[in-house]
Amino acid sequence: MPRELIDLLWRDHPDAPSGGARGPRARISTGSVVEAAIRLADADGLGAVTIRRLAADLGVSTMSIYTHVNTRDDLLVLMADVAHGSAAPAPEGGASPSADWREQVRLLAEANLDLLRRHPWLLEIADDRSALGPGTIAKYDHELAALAPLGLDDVATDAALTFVLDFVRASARALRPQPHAGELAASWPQWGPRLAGYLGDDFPLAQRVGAAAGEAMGGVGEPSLAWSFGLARVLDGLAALRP
Amino acid sequence: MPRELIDLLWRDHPDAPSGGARGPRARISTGSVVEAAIRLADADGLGAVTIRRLAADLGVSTMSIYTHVNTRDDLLVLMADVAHGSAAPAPEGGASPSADWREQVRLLAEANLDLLRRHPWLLEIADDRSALGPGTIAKYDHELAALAPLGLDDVATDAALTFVLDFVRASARALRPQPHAGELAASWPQWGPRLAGYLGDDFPLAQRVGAAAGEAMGGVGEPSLAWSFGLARVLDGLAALRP
DNA sequence: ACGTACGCCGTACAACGTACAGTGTCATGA
DNA sequence: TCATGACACTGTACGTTGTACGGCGTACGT
Repeated sequence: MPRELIDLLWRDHPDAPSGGARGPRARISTGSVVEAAIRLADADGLGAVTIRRLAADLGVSTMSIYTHVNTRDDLLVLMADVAHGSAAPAPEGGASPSADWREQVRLLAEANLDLLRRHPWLLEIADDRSALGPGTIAKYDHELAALAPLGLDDVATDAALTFVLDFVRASARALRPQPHAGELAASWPQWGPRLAGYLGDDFPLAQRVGAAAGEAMGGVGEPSLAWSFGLARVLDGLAALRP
Repeated sequence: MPRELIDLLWRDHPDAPSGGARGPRARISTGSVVEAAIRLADADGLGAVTIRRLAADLGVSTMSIYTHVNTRDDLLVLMADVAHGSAAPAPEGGASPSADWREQVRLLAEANLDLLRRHPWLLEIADDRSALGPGTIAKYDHELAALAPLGLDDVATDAALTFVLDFVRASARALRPQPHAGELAASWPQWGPRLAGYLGDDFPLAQRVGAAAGEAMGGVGEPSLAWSFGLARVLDGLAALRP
């Protein structure tokens, strides 16, 4: 059994236990396992992140993975923390701290949307233990700083941050390609008319609005109307807190 | 192979294909499979919804399930649609249509939070094919009606609805017990101090706000400050659309 | 009465996470 | 210098999952 999750999360910290120097030199490390897992998830989805597949990619036997990671669930936490740490920490300090809070929040939202588009598998990881890792904490820290111009107290600032991030998360979820989209598209020629038959004249409101919304989605290629609409709502909602 | 998903979703509709009357009488039905699956998921989580377990609960052999449902993924879609259909359609028509849109939206949000608390497994179902089912469409229809007093056009009404529902979904997700909460609590006595050691004096903002937010959470038992905060933000955000 | 459509079932396979019992290698204390 | 034992790595094996396939018996339509 390797070290505990908390120490694996902080494996790059000078105080982290490094394990004795005895025995053969390790051919792989926790870090390399996590990196390989992220590459795999980026390419083929989280479902492709298999202990066996990981081991094959790293050129070791299946069970060797467990020398560097306790459990698949722990691995997911490590992956999430690394991804969080890779989110650009906002180029602040030098040029433009931009006291305009609306712009700050918009940038924060866009940075997070970008992160979730680069690593869609983050949406599938429910485990909150990554909140203990350095990447996640650093992200939390500089995002709180971005909300500082709002002038809220600590508890409200935290609530505002989760409010914004939850919106981004939901938007990213809607944007990502659905798992069974292909099959649905394939059988739509038959299903569409059949559905129309079932619906008949029921739910006129849903039929009209659904059609309009569907058409707006498949439009000129606007990435998502829901994004701009929702972001404007978020900003206006936060604006109501200002004096 | 049974009927297609679209027909299974609408299995209670008079026009739905019912299958020939030949052969032995069916001992179970698609409906009973879905009901049993929902009972199972409510009791033991979506992970407990196993084809074998389902078959055992219904007193048939494992493979008989596939006579009534194409695939486990399809079953999840059917479950979601039934759950959506069970959401109370808002006691409208008689007494108080309540032209106050804020109250309407609040009721809509609370009804959805209630739904997700009764069936937390809905949060784990990503498949959007349930949007083709009668329960989901009925829910969509009467929720659109609840947003009518906002006076928006069709596309904006749809966007507003997904905005509200996404907020509720994220809140429900935060409220539900985390999968590894037990283990975390168990090892916290060791992990807490070690984390403090790693953090040192870094991330002072995150440490201060995190502590404050954590304390506010574990407070008098307020179900969630994030809920009331977020709901107020949602309402204020929508209010900005009004003339 | 017969044929056949259809519900049900047993077996089997591939893939998964991971427990367990090694095997070999190296820094270290004697 | 040598023996100790910590440690990376590995092969086998178990239990669990979804589901493909083929067979069996029932009961309706002819």
